[in-house]
Amino acid sequence: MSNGVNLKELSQRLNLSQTTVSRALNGYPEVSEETRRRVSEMAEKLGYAPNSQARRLATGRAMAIGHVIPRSIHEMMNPIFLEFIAGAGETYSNHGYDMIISVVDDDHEEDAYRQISSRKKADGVIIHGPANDEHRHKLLKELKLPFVVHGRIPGAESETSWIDMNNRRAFERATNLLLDLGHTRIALLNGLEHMDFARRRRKGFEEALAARGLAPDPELMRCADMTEPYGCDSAMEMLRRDTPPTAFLVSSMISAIGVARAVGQCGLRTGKDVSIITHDDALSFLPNSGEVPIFTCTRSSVRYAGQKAAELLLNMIANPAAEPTSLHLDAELIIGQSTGPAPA
Amino acid sequence: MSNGVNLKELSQRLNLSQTTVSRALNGYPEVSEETRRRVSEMAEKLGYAPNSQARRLATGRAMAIGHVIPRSIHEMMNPIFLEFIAGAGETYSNHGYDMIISVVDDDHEEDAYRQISSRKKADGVIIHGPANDEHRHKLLKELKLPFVVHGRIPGAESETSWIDMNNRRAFERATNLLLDLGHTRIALLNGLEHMDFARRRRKGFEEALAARGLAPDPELMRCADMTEPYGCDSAMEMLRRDTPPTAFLVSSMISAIGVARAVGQCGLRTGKDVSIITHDDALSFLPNSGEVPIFTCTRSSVRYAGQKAAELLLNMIANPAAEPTSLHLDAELIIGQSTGPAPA
DNA sequence: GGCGAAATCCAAAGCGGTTTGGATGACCGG
DNA sequence: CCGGTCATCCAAACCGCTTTGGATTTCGCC
Repeated sequence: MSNGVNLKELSQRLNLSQTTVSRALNGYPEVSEETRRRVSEMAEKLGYAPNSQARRLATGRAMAIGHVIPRSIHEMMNPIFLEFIAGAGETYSNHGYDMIISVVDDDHEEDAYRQISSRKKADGVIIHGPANDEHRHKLLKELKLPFVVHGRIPGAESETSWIDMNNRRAFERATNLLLDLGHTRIALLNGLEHMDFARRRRKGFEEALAARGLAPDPELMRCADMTEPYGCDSAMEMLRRDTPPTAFLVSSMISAIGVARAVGQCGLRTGKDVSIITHDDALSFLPNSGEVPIFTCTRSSVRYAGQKAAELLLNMIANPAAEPTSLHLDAELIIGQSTGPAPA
Repeated sequence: MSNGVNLKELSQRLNLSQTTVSRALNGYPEVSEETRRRVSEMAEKLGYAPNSQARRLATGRAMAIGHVIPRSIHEMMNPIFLEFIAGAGETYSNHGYDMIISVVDDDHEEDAYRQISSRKKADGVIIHGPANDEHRHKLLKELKLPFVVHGRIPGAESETSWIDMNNRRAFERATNLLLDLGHTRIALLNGLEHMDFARRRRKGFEEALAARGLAPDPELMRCADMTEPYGCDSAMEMLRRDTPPTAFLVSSMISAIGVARAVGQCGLRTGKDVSIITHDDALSFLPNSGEVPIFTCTRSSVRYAGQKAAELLLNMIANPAAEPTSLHLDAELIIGQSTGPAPA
């Protein structure tokens, strides 16, 4: 109950050595069941819990995973990042690991990793939002700091552990759905294309078009931070063209909401006059469920990805010799209210 | 450069004692400038950084702040929480503190705090989302774990340190604005009212009405998690009444976006037929700025609150004897496109 | 009865820092 | 020239745990 007992005191109360008490509590076999019971009871009674710093020092393991987020990335990935964190956090808790998050200036990102390594702050890290010209993995390998990538690093797929959604395929399927509905003027509101995921999505879009002999219209393709106004302003501008798009493929629910707003403001109806498909990360505060979801979407739970990424990383740490492993998740294509046949 | 040097090795390379090296690096006065320089140079050269576990053990300070988030709260406060964290994280980084986040099952929240205390995982914690019948602060006092509340604990305002926005006043002012514009049927889409902030907002709303001799219509008041569909569905249902509201006061941008969607779907125009005021936490992925913001709002940066909360907490830790201090922030009332005179 | 194996338990050495309580030597005024 | 003060630096204790390398006892079995 009352806190503040340490191992020494506890062992004295029990007339046992620290060794035995430690072993009893940590489940080692060389202690009798009777003793183990006595120890557990007394520990419970005195409210003993091992000081984590001391344990970490003694074992040499930090029992913590680091997430470093440069401000810019952070701003960009905001809600998705949180959801991922929530998933990863669950896994960490279940395995007795702590999650430590460092918010750093963009130009101090490398420092942050170096510190984690040299000061032994964490046993591993997760790389968020890999870019097209990614470099963090090289640093981490040099530092011998285990890591898992959320997303993929172009050109380093086989030498790194990662978890990613099949972005290309998701957007290919979404595009095909729109094509099947008769849409030919399809706009793409993508995330920032210096990010790997956005580039893949674009590729999926373009390939689907190409397969039907269509060329993407550069005027109808944008990329930016996935905010609500981005969706609204872009859509508004496009819908006012002489030959407006009849469908939008959007990279995020938030921007899709913006698109829907623009559609409304133009006096058009979503799902009738204009179709929208969005990617849905299954963010908990932006539910897109119900009998018929508001938005037709490609859906992949980023929280789940977080859980899995954490598992991957903890495995790597427990088993350093293992080969890199990866997880490729497929998004579901879910039909909602925001799509319909292209207007005649 | 290469990492892996410890204090002992470093001191041997320098022909100095560990004491002196430690003191040199930590800025103690009893070491000559010449020596300090030599030490710094060698430390830099060998890439020495003190093992944080060892340092923590020796100093008895965890150099970390804990944030425990039960899943339910987490889901509820999602994006706001992240923004707060981002702000706090900046402050922590600047002061050499780590931020550790524990995602726990709702019924393990107390355990989490006890562990932080008994295992000395953090030097302090932040309480998120205080409820009307709050109890966490009692536990923390018992554990002698310094804490700061984001929000206020009813009845414990003077005995705890907190940072809060003036929720009551913000919603009073917002309501007055609507009343001045001639609206009398005003709907309130509040957050969950078992939370302190929501209760205060409701109070502000009701007091403003009462001051003009108006009684709130229970049919036009709701509270729930602040999701987009919540806003849309509630507004849709209300707008279909015989005597629909002409204005909405909404607790979050996300729900306000839902309201706007409903307005559109009913063939009405936001800012003309129906007015909307929302509270705007200044979330980075939901910008509501521009020359004329989309939504008229009461705005208060939750990221800023996070920074300040962290500062408060670090001060408390540095100066344990100090009295509890608090910060009361006022929201700005900003006129955007979503409000106009009540229709005749 | 004696002997090796198995079962228990323990003293002490780390882990890598910080900090206390001097030691050493230089410098200075009387 | 000498005691006293400063300025520097150091050896060793300590933080609280884990873990190595025995020591001791118990026990089965020939």
